[in-house]
Amino acid sequence: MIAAGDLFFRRVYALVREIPRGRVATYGQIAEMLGVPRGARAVGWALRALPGHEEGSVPWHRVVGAGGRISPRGGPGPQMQRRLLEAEGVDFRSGRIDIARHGLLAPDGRRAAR
DNA sequence: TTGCTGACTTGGC
DNA sequence: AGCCAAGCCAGCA
Repeated sequence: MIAAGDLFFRRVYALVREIPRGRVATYGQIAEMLGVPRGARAVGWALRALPGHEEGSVPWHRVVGAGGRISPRGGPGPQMQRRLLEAEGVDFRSGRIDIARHGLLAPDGRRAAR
C-alpha cells in the first residue's frame, strides 16, 4: 500500500500501467507527462521504490532510458527487463530499443521490424 | 532546513 | 563510440 502522501509515486505507477504491451516509454517522457520535464530522475526514484506488491501490476520493464537503453542498476534487473521486453516483441537488435518504433506514440512498427 | 543519493538527460572531449 | 561533468527533481537522514 502506498502512503497517501506519495502522490508522485502513484502518478508514475498509474502512467506506467497505461503503457501498452510491446511498447516502451522513457523516464523523461513519463516525467514530462507528469508535468515535470526535468523530473526523469524522480521517475527512476519512484520505480526504485516500487513495492513488490505493485511489481506484478506495474510493467516497470517498459520504462527505459533515453535512446532506448536500459539503465544499468547493478543487479539482475536489467537482464530480466530485457528478457521481458523481448518476450513482448521489442527488438534489441542494436543492443538498444528503437524508440521510433516501440515508443509510446510511435506507430506499430513491430511488424515492419526486421 | 541542509545536504547527499539516485532505475535520468544532455553536452563536451 | 565511449567517458566525464553539470543540471534538475523528489525523498530521506
